[in-house]
Amino acid sequence: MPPFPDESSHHLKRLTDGLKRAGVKLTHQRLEVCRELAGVTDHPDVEAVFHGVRARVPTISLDTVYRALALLADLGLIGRVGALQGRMRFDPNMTPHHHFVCARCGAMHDFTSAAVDQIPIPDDAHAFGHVHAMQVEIRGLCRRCQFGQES
Amino acid sequence: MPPFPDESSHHLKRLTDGLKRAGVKLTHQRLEVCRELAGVTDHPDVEAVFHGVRARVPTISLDTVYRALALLADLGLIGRVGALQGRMRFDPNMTPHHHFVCARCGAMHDFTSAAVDQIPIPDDAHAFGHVHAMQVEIRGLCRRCQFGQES
DNA sequence: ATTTAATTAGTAAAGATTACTATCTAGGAA
DNA sequence: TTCCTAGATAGTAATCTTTACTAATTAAAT
Ligand SMILES: [Mn+2]
Ligand SMILES: [Mn+2]
Ligand SMILES: [Zn+2]
Ligand SMILES: [Zn+2]
Repeated sequence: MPPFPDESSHHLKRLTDGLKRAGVKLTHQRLEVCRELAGVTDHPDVEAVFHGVRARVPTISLDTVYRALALLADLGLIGRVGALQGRMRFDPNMTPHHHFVCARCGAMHDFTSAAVDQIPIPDDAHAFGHVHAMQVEIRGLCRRCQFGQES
Repeated sequence: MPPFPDESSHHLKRLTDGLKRAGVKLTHQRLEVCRELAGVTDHPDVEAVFHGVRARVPTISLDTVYRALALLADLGLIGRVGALQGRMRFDPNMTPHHHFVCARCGAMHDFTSAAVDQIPIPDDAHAFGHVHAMQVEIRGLCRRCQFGQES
């Protein structure tokens, strides 16, 4: 056991504790999905999580991954991130942060901004309903796409 | 001819001018898709545009609507808005604004905020690539969903 | 160990988007 | 105006993504 738990096991504990607290069964499959999420720093789609978990649990089904991710998202343990092209993606990072999204390839990068976080929620927004969170999305072209790479 | 062109025809002119400027054919189908977009203030998905246009052009195909919307979005004449559930949606409103999104039903409302628009783009973001625009997304529960309406 | 309700694997179904091709047409040239 | 043709469409098929179904399995409480 390391003197300090590493970042990954911190995240894993947060996820598994959340499942226990929700009173759902902590199955082998759900545990491995959590382990996968705890070990990534990007915004994986279902397919990516499925591939990662299947390396350790070869018999897991795609549907189970869909359900595990939906459960974690519904419990607020991971975030959903709106996809501009194709598949739904998830965000294991629940600390307040914002996104840079490439309009061409869909690459998504995290960044933080105290300046943004200090802005009060506009009054207009409260009129629409109960505000849960405010997030900035910056659209642009990532470095790879900026230079004519066809990949 | 009215003394001042109404809002809708302003939008329509912007869209059709954009298509002409791009050098593509201004077909009857594309014109009607533009007309539909110009007459709407929400964030329709492909199905919604298809239904609206089909009332006037009964033989238009769904694929044509998909292609027309993709073309308009690629030309920067309308916006794409990331869907949290299911279908891709489009935003005919290209003036700078922000969104309130209901996490439950997906309802999306526009709002403007001078305070938000004045924030400089964080330096971290520039490191990821060329920034095109910055937009705020507020997640929450709309009024309908706040009170236990099952619809 | 027994029990049971929740969960899963495997597959089917549904829903959304893209691809294909014969036909048609917008827009330029004659 | 008429003719021509590259580009666009209609109708449909194919692909991709997500959800639904059911018999078998299993976490976890007793
Ligand atoms: Mn993130
Ligand atoms: Mn909008
Ligand atoms: Zn990119
Ligand atoms: Zn709602």
